[in-house]
Amino acid sequence: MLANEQARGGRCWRCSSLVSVKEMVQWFLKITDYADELLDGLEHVVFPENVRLQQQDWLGRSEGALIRFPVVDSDEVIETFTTRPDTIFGVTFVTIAPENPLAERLVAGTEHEDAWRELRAEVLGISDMERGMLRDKKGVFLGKHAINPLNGEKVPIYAGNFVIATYGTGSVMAVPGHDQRDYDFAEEYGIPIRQVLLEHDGDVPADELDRAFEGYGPMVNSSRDGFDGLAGKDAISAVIAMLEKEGAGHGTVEWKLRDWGFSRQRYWGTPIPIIHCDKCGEVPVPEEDLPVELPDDVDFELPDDVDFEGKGNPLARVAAFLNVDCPTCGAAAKRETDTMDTFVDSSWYFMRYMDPSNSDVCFDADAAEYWMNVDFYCGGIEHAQLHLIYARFWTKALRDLGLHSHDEPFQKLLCQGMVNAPTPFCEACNTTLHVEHRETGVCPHCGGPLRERSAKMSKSEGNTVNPTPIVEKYGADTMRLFMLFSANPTAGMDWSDTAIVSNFRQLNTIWSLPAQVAGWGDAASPVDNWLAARFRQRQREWRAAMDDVELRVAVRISHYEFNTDLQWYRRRGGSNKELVTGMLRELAPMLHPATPHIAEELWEETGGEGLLAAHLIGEMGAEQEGDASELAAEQYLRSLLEQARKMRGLAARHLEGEPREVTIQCAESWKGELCRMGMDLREEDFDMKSALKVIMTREFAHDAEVRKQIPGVWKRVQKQLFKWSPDEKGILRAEVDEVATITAATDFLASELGVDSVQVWTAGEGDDVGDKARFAFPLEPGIAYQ
RNA sequence: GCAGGGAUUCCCGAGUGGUCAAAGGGGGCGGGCUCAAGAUCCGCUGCUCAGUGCUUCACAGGUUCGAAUCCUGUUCCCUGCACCA
Repeated sequence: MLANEQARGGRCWRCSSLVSVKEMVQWFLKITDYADELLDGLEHVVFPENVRLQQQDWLGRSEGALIRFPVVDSDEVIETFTTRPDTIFGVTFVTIAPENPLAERLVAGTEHEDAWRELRAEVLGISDMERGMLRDKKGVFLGKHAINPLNGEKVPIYAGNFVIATYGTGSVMAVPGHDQRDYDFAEEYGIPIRQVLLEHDGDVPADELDRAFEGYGPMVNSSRDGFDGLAGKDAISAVIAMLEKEGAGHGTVEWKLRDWGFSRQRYWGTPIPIIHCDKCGEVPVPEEDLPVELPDDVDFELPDDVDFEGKGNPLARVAAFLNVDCPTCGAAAKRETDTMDTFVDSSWYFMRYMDPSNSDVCFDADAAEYWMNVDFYCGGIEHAQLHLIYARFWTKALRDLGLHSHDEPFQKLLCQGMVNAPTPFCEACNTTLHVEHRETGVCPHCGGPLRERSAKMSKSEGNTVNPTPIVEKYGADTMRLFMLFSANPTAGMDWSDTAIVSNFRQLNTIWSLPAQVAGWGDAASPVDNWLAARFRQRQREWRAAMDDVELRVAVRISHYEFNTDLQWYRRRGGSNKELVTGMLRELAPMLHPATPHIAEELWEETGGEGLLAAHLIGEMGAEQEGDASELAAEQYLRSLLEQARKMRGLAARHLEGEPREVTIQCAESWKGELCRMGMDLREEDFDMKSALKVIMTREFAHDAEVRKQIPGVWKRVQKQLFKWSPDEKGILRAEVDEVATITAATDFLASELGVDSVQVWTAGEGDDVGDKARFAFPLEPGIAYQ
């Protein structure tokens, strides 16, 4: 026994066995009573859009009308549900599900009885799911006619294999002019097709239609006054009003959601607390006897004479469990042996967590009041239509029983992506199979060939990766880091562990940091301030990423970026043992969520007190005075180095031998001023075209030589306005002294660029080496090699 | 069929209008260290070039001063629902 949600492609979502249709007496939960609330509640929770859509889809609310078609020469009435009452004048036949009991009553005694029986047998032999896959529309005339209640017209009644008995009323009014499915059917059986809606205002109704028009348009050809010309909602409500006035129907709402059939014929489930008494019927187990516990002396071996098929519940063979006295009359009675779907248990476990050791009640109302609802819930997208609907329903039901006062169980939902791995797949059955079928390479259901396909890792398919060997080889921290670094939480991934070694190396590097630093000196150096500012920046970034559950980004910052920064610090001559040791101690809490073991070690090694896991992470990395300019200057140097290196490669081709000297000419101050003017003007949305006039009035423009260059430079500035990064704009705003910055780092630059000396001045203040002064632009000095 | 999500430089993958020739990782190539290997560090990895250039983000159009990013159409892939009246 499965709920509708638990069948996929005509097979059990767990074990892939074929679903077949059987009549059974079952217990249902009336989840449909909560349909409205389940839909409306989606507005009040923070769910990913696709989950919201999937739930909406599953609930499947449709507004429409119930319309009654009396059967000619009979007391029978066919009730139909439609979302398109505006097409009622186009009804040319009525279709009902073959297994609808009404069909049998109608066809009885007519010549069409045999044909109907055949169709019904065909439909019953397959599940709803497979029925959905049928493309052929088949129907049988039932030998009777129905009367269109609004115009009195007689239309034939058919049984159709595409009508679902359990949706709506199991009967459909067919409008071939405006429903493609009805159109196909009408074509097949030679039924008239009538146009009763125009596609566009003013169209002339066609004599023949080559397809159904399913949109909303003005009514036409109505057989009663007052309807032609009405369109969409107006048309629908006018028809409904008329139906209600004449007692032929009414406006109503249908749902796709069905009641939750939660009986399972299995041992493993919560017993349904009902006792069957011959005299009193179904009697609930008295509250003081709850919960009904499963017997633990169950014989799971089937007796030889029991056929396995259909006799799956071993509970039915435990006499001590089965035989009880009726709580009402005391007569001998039988206990219900069906158990609840295990989704019942997952529907409220989080509430039990709030009061786990309570032995009197499932949970204390005060505890639930205090803790509920769950602030942040993380689960797979596959639960969108199962667990997440059941749990929402259960929460509302418990609320109505007075156990707590919350409407929704989960406030914010994050769906992590699924990790996929190759799995055997049968194309013919459209089913993924357990990896054990790889050996035979043959589908156990149809015997067809299997191919491989990427599918979500799951126990049922066995395509899982056992972490133990990886943990043994690289450690649990590596495993954790690898998984976090592989993909962001909401993205899925195909499993591949080729990159795991690089994560292992990275952890080794982090591991070795304290020992490395221990060999450094105590001397402070000019880059110390930069590293400190950089670290604070990283802390802020990390914190923001964690708050947004951007775990991959967070891990990159904590486990990778810091090391990258440290390497730059070393290249720039930094070697302050005390500074960096303190920083490592601050890094440890950032490492902890992903790689707790190594974080604890680092914490202890760098003088942290107690267990790091016991510390709360507070605010971190508050920006300090001067951080921005510190970062700006260093970034300038970094990009300068990149430019200079690029230039060096080009220069080497033109020089005989390796370059020995580099001359850097920084932009004149007026160019910087021009840049700042450009930024100002842009922020003010000033018209750039007339800006040149304003510029020419500035003091620096009085110099004739400068004046000549201004138009060209201004053009460049305008282009750069869009290209500068916020950091670069910051450097320009801060009026970072390029010459001073470079001068302070000439030794560093010389060694990085492999030259003997670095000379630097503002263009115009020294020789124009290599005619490069003309290239000098703020942030991009002229560079010449000799 | 309907709904949702995709297609990025050798590979994985980030990237929602200028910060982009495009993060990060992998791989490859070169260099430092080393007797050597591993580890590690540095550089290169679209084309052109003593520099402000060119051509790229599935394909074809469009909007914009400016598009990987927005719009339209096309192709292909994935996921969910599947004759819901």
